[in-house]
Amino acid sequence: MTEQPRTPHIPSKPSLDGLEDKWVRAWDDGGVYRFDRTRPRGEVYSIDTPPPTVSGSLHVGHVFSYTHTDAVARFHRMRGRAVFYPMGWDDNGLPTERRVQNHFGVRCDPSLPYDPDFEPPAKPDPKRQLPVSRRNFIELCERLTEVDEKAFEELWRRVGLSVDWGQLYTTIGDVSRTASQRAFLRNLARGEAYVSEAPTLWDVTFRTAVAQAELEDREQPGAFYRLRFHGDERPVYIETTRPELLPACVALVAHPDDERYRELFGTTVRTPLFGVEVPVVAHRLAEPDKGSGIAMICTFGDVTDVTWWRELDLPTRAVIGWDGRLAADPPPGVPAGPYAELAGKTVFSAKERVAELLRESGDLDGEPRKITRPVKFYEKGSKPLEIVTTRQWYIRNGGRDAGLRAELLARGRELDWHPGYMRARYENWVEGLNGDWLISRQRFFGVPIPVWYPLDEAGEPRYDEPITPPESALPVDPSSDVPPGFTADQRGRPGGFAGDPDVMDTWATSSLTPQIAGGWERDEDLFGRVFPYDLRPQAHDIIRTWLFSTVVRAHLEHGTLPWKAAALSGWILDPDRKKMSKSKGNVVTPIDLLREYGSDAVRYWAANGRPGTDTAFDTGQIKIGRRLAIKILNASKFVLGLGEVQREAAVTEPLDKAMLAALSNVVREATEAFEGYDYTRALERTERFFWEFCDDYLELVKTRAYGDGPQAQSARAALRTALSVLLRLFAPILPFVTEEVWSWWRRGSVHTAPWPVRAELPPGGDPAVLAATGEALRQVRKAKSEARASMRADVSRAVVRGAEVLRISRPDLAAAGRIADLTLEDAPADLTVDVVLAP
RNA sequence: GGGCGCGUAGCUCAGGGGUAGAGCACUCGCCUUACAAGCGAGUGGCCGCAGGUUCGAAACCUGCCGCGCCCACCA
Repeated sequence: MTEQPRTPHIPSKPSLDGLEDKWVRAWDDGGVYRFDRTRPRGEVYSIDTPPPTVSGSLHVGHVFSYTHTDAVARFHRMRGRAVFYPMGWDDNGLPTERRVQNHFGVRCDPSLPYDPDFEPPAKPDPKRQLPVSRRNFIELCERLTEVDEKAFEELWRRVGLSVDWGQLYTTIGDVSRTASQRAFLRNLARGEAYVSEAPTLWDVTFRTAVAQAELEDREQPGAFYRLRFHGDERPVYIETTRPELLPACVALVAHPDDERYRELFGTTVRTPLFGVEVPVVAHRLAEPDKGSGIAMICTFGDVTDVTWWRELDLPTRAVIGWDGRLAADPPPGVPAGPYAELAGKTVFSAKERVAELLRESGDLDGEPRKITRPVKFYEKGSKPLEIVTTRQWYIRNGGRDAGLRAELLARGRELDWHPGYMRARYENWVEGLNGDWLISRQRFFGVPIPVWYPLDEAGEPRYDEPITPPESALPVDPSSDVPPGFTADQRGRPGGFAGDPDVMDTWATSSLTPQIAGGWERDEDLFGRVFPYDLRPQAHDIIRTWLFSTVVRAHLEHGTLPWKAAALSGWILDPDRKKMSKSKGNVVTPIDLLREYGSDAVRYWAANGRPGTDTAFDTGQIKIGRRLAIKILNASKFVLGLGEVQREAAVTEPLDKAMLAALSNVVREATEAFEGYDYTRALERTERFFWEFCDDYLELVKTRAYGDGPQAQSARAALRTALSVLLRLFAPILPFVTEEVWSWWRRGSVHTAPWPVRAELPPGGDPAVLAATGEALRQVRKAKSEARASMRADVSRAVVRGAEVLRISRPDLAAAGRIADLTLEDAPADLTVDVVLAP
């Protein structure tokens, strides 16, 4: 039995101050949130917690969504489940890479050997970054993020997250690198991972390929240039926003049904400036009402170009290189003379120069027409993406395979979404995939692709015969480790080997958080108890990345969903309803809020954000939460200060039974709400009852409860029962104040006490008794208020009429209203009260 | 262009075929032995617009308007 009574110790002046420090320490010392790994899977509730990025600071948006998860975790813990609630720190990826570079003045150079004695420069020179090996870089990352992670952990503890800190992981640590590489090697062995040389979306600043999931559109100013191509019969005019790609033009394309161009299909025209012959072709994707209805196909201006190029089997004339500049030499078949003007120029200046040249040659028809249009960017990038042909690793995700796509859509339907409509976003995304998942990145910091390539006699890598390490050797770094069967001095030599230089996309690691945290292939006993998880909580904007990629990995590796349910939280918006984010500079620092209002108050505000719904930041709600927490302290002090309840005390009075019956309904509603992840509704129902409990019931029974005898005992017993239930109903949202009050009169933690059930409450109460008596009291108060009298004013006579009056608890109403002569008259009408105040 | 969500009091939002709700704000009262960081009472609404279903619609259906988000092959 968890709920053991003890002699109450009630502070004379209860306060919220200091509760966080006190209980954070007590919970830690008592291991209240420690996962019990002896419990079988059916008794476990496992949560695949999002690992926050540690390259910055947490803001109120984090507190918001993590509080939601914590409330759910606490509910299930009280329901008797062993809650597996780990925390991870995401220290893998570009944000950390940049921070380590700037902080230590180093850069990652995977070709360098590991230096175990390396110490970063005391005074980093930002202009001359010191090259270090990947392993050294990772060690520096771990050193730098350690400070942040301490701060994060402290904040999370203060927020009251019931995380088991013994289950901590990081996304660049050994465990994560091993899991990422192991999963990749298995994908490779099953043919789900493959290498391919193909046109790829490319960020010229970071000089890496990026995946479809990392794109975003941004409105950019541009201009339509109307260009004249030269035909045998007549000129052909096309409109383009990218005249600098003229040397990359391989064809013109129009819709097959377009009368204006039908006669040109199968003929050729010559490009302006360069005079290159290009065919005029037909394709259904050409849109007659765009521009002049005929477009130039370049290799490559956008993804439609790639489609046309592939489906129409056109030649390749690539001009843009990895650095975003036009190549030094013209593509095959393009005369060097005119091209020399453009070689080495950036896209921007090449555009200017081509426009000038076209103007001079008379092939620019009219002046460029300014427009704005959406352009694809890497979400972390600052320049538009280009399309560059490169060799990359892919994992199949249904983007090129209808069968796999159908399986993944079925997984989406199998998943229990909260709120349900979020599934549409998943389906939207899966149905819109236009290629497999590109996982290789041409960066230096991250989890290395764990393969080597044999070099032929000419020293060229044989990409189709990758050498893989045994799983027992993981994690490996192919840039410093030597593949099986080779020696270190064969690196880079003909007949030797070369390590794959790339690292994996950060999502290739994050998509394995269930496996990483759960001990996959590392602690199979643990994994069997937590996987598949019960819950993935996350924000709705990363359904296409984190959620989807995690589903893909689990489907491929385990043939199952990674979790039963996904709970999507909304964003925090600033008061102007803009998304709150660091880059917008509108971030509110959570630690100040927690200090000023207390953690429970901030959690209360967070819990008022419904699942999936964006919520404006509002200190008003926080203040209400603080008021609620203080009210809980005071009401509890009153209830527990009323004196002893005899062991055999029974709840006998109809008003007391009515209150408990109403509470019983609240227990049902709150429980059902929490089962559906609707912590907001659970809180709202509990809170509404609690205020009525304070305002009406407490006032009505106060006088009786102060007295002696069975009626007083009934009131005290009912009050204590209600308090016990209410504290437990509030505990998931307000863990500090509920634990404080619980400690006044109970042993153990409220957070491991059993969630209230209706069977605890006596049957047979009629909630209408409380409703009618409360309504009558309100009307008495109204009369006093209108008379501008004190609530203590004596009433010499009151007559209550109405349909429900016989349910009214007469002595309680008389005492609470200070009514000397109270008459109840049954009448078929709404309840009214005539009040005569004493002179 | 496709999809999803949202339009209810000044603000933030609940409700979801049967009398229009809460908190905040505002107004007026009250030192009341749990709480003045409190308590009591009150003012305030074409429930986005237009049709339809129904005895009855804020709710259900259709269309439209507005806002937000997600997605899209945006020359």
